[in-house]
Amino acid sequence: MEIVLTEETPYRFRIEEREAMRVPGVVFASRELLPQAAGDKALEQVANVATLPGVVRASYAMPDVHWGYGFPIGGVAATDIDEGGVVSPGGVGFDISCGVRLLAAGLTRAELDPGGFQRLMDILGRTVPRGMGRGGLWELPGPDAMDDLLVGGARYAVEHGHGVPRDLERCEDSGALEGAAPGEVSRRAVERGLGQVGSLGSGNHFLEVQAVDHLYDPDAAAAFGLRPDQVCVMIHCGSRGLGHQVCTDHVKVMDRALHRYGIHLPDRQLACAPVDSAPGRNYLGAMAAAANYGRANRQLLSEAARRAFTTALGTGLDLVYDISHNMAKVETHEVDGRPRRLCVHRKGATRALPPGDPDLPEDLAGAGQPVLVPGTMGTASYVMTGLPGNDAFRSACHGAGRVMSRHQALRTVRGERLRADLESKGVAVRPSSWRGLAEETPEAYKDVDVVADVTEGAGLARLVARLVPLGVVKG
DNA sequence: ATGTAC
Repeated sequence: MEIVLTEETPYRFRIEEREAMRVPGVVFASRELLPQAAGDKALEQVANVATLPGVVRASYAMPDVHWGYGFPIGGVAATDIDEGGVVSPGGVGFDISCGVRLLAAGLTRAELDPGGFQRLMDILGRTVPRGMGRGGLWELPGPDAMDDLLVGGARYAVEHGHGVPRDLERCEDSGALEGAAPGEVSRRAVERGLGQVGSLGSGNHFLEVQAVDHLYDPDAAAAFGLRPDQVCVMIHCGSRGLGHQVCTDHVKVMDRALHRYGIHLPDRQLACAPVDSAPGRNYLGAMAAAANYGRANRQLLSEAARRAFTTALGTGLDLVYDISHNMAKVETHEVDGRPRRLCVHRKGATRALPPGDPDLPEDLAGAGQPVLVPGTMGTASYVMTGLPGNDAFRSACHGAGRVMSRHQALRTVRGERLRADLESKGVAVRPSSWRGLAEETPEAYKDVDVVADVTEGAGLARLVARLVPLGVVKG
């Protein structure tokens, strides 16, 4: 399908509804950020998503949108559950509950002496499990413990001594998404997950030591627990082999069941089933379980960071917030004048609740939900907050967004050279592999400063703080 | 993203 974009505002483009599309496509971006690489199918994917049964309002793309499996990464789409709306694993992604967690340390950058920082990076480099396969911080004894973790998420980790109760107040859904169905997670997925709780993985996943560089909104920042020049830790990781296996298993089931529900798709990667059907319910139960695995994973990694901070610097870390940016959630939104029960897919997009939303903890009610926007290696990251009037079902961007393939990135720079460049700019690097490092070169990504500005310009979220990297432990 | 392929 040829894609024709209409500029509605400098930050909002429209793909008119045609052929099999049931709703229009809406792309929040500046001209500069629109996917332009030859062969980039991201906008075609936005249009494809608009053909899904039960889809309402529009198929949305965030400013960091880029090509993904079936749905674009940076895509948001909601379906009406009571009108045959579907759920699609491709609308969540292979890395279910991939997300970001930000912790704030009890010291400022000025109080961080070089020797202490070196000790910190060395301990993190030694103790944070990362890379393909390999072990995790918490080897579970067996499938029964895993079932409990899949239901309890970060809460299960805290109950077993990995964290403090206050952490859960700053986790989306208090650390555990409801409706997890461990029975819908295959034996194979469980086996893959048993030894990986508390591990970064690879690709764009990382644990970064950062410092607050600028506050756009000191009041909101204070509510989040952020102050000028403060040292922070940002963790970006997901549900490892377990989430990947859950996606693989359920895509296969849905692909085979498409004809049973009379679903016709422009792309088989959009495999889906009605939310109100056995395959739909089973997937959502397995997805919630994998989401909880991802949250427990970030909880364990937070504890490793805390131990490193205590040992190296004698200070602790308070959780600012933990968000998932690969999830589907049942939410009620008003569409065409009436509240409707929707299945909101966010793939490479975060929820962005505005101030006063009932789902927010009391101490965040005035400031809104922290929206965590990691940049890429060596670049800034942003903390934003939700705004009222966000028609993309209260969603915002999730990061910089890739513009160059991994293969292409490898041709531009070698890992050894990239590390030397970053170290010379004052960013300590503890890589997992030279190749993995090179694939993550900042050149391969959109400019996160622009993505954050456009996200605000488009009215999706508002800037609160800018963070800059001091040291990165790379997955 | 992913024991980078059933």
